[in-house]
Amino acid sequence: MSEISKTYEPQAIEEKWYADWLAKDCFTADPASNKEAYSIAIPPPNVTGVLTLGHVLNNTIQDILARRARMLGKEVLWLPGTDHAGIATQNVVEKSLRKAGEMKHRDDLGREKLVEKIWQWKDEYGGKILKQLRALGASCDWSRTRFTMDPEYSACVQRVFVDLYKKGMIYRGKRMVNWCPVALTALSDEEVIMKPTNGLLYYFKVEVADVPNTFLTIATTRPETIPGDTAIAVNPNDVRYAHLIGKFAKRPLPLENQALIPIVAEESIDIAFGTGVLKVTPAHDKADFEIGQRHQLETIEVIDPRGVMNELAGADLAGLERFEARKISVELLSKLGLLEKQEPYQNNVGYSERADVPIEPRLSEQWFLKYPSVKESLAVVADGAMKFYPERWAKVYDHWLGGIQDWCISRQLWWGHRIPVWSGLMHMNGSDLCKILSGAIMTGRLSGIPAHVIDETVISINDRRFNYTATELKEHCLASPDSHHQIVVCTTNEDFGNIFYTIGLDRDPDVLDTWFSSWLWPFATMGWPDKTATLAKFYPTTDLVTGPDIIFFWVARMIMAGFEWMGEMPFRNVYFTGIIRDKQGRKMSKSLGNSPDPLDIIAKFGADALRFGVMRSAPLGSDVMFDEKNVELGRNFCTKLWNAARFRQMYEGDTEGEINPSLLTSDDRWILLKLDSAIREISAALDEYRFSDAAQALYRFFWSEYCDWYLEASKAALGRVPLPTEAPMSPEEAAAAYPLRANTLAVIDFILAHTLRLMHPFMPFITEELWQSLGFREELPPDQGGETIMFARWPQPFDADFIAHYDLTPLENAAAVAKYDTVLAGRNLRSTYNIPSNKRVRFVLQPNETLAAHDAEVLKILLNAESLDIVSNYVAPQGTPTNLTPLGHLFLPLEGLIDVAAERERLGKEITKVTDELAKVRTKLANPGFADKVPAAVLDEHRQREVTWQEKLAQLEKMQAALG
RNA sequence: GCGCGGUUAGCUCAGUGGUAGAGCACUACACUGACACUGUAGGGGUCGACAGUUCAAACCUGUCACCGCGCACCA
Repeated sequence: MSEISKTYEPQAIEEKWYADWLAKDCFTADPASNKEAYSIAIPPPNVTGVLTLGHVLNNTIQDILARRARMLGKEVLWLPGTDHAGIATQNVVEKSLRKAGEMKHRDDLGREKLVEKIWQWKDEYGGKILKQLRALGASCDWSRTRFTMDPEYSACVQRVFVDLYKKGMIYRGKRMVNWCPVALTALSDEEVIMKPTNGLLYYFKVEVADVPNTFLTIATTRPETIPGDTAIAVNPNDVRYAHLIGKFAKRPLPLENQALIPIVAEESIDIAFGTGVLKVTPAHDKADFEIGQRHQLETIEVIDPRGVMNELAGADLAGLERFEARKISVELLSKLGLLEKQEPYQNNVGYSERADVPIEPRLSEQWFLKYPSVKESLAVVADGAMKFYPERWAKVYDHWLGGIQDWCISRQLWWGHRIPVWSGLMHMNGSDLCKILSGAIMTGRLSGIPAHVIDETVISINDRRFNYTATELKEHCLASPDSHHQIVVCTTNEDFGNIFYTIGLDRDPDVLDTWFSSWLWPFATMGWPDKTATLAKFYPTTDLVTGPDIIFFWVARMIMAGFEWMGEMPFRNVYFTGIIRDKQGRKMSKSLGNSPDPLDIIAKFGADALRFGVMRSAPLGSDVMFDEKNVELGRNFCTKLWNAARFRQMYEGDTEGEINPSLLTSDDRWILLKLDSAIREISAALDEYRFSDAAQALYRFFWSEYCDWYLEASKAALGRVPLPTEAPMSPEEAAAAYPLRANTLAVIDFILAHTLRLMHPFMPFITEELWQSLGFREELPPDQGGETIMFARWPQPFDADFIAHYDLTPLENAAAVAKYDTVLAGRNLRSTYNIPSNKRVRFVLQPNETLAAHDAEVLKILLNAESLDIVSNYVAPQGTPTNLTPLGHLFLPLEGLIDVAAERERLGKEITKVTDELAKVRTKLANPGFADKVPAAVLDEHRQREVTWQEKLAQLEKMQAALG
């Protein structure tokens, strides 16, 4: 036991204990342990990221889960790491390079140099966020920190690509994709955000050829794409236009090429929308592309990848940015006299998630993936083998998974896992071939390989199981001369497996979508594809804690990957956090400046305060309104705990040992029973991921029950400690003066030792500090709290033996409750009569039954009474304020200060209240059918209630009459 | 358009049929020996609206309104 300082200074103890935990290797997971496994793979933050309140929420939850699992005796792996986050990271580094004047455009550096720069940047600044997590107290196994572009991890990504390719699930194709004109890359459907956008709907007419004076009016939001129109579509059931199907109309733009385009029949046209006539631009609209396919329409691309009009858009538009071109094309239509009108119109436009500009649907050659293991992934959630918290996300998951389209996995970026596909003609000798081919996918035609080389070379195709000689390979290729034919080639040499070389052939320039690597996170971080001890012990992971915003991006895909390569779900439970908002309910954002730096908050209030404050206000399933007030509350709670520990330390002696049942007071029994309830409540809440409920229960138990009632009551048993100016008492003297003191200290120690454990997952630092300084570790085995509270056993509800031994019956509980109710009644009197709370006054109790001396002393202390006289035949002066309490009549004699009018008013108020309640319960009882239909217990309870109110009313009326 | 949440005290939220709750904020009193980052007491709600079921509805059912989110989408 060491002395607890007067004030709680979180900064010093936080650093000290984190270092201590590291030194003691507390976070390192041992796969050889025979303890039950508990594991979490951290949602890897962006390697360029810095800690936000979102991370605080997410990682505090994970830390609570991990720390509690350790205390429950489990072997815990919380695996940390970072994500390379392709687009985001490349953007960040490019921006900093431009700022530093090192380049204007990425092409100035070139691919190799830029990627090198990003690596340098990553080495220098990356992973900062992991260091920040330490300030929060995160108990991650840092020895296993992973990065999604670690060589081993990259090998996993490549292996998975090859595997899917071989299964026929990855293919290359020229398709309509979501193109980001800023990032200059294709995006997946999930990276497109639909936003209601205010624009204009333009109505213009086109002339139908060969039908004199016939025009069709078309409504469009994108007139700039008119030069790319290759048809006009109408619904064949539309009587207005059916006769025109098969004829041609004159496309107004570009002016120099007003081509005739066919009028085609399309059932999908909504007759009621606009004019019922649709312009078809197969090159720049997904739906139009499909129409184009059905009618074999020409595809004319008029917008380039940057979103700038090209020559095919015509001289008037070429070189203009797409929105500028929209204005000009409207002017052109107007000049031609073809523009009928334009009206304000709101429609949903797809925006690039990253760049926040409208997506340009664009035809391009990309790699696509047919999602694997969809059936298993649906089933595992549907049948409850994997649980979502809150459960409602299961429906969202189900819905998405039920309607997914192939995933566009290629990105036109430089930072990321490069697609392991080489293509071209091969001209090289056998040994180079062997090197080049390992783990790669070859596309293109194999030819020109000198025969003598081939014959000497053994190449395997379709994994290592099938070894073909090069001759066979040649035959295989010649049998499929299609230039798009694709084969998979691996080396037979195990050493070359999945290591790739880039010499000789043209490698696909694209990289893979970041999520194509993140979806392997739960097992690729554990050494897959090797059958490691870590995987065997810790896969599947137990819990995943993440935001619902990445349920499709990450969660669903991880589940599919888990089934596809591990044959099993990647985690058993998924906890979806809410989104952190400011107190006005707005999302945290840099531009709003409403996003405080968690490290500043930690510096100001301490990590434990931040953790507790956030968790207390983060109910399962709803967003978190962040308010610094909550952190203040957490800080206050820490201070309260600190001071309660100091109070314990005022009294001499270490832990007092076993509690003696024969010396227990009703207060002792009451707080022990409250502790038992708290243990049950907190454990149940944590089992169900109701963190805020657990935090509130902790707060209530410790503050409202332990400090406000028990500690105050315990002062009766503990007595006072001599002031420094007074002569100190010897232990013998103290024991004689306060015979209950030692036992009360034992109860206090019992409560504190349990409370610190219950608090530890939420507030690791302060609980460790107090665990140590109060000496609770001293008699415990090293692995059960003797070294650190981290491994102290999680409190269990009291068992039958314990309850019997200490006679913890609800009856005993009632005795304390009666006492406290009496105190409340007395304090109420005191405040009603404006007695200053520091003024010691005399109370008189006319008791129902004999009151034990100790209980009388407790009452006296809690009432801050000068004296509490127990007088069974007390005759109060007329008008003496009194309250009916469970222990009898409590009087507050005011000796000449009696304010009869005030007392009458107070009683009047009371009587009104009681009369109301009595009327309520009588109405219910008088209700015909109530007595017949209601369960007996409820009926009894109501009758009892009626009697109680009635008695109370009679008493009050008597008291009022006594006032005269 | 389809689906999912939500609507309870000034604020943030508990409360799955039987006497409406917590924290914060507010008011009053008190710097008493663990704690003013405190203690004590108090005020404050026709539980979004309407209808139904029931002896009894914040709670169950239906309809509607408003807020938030997801999916789809008509140019």
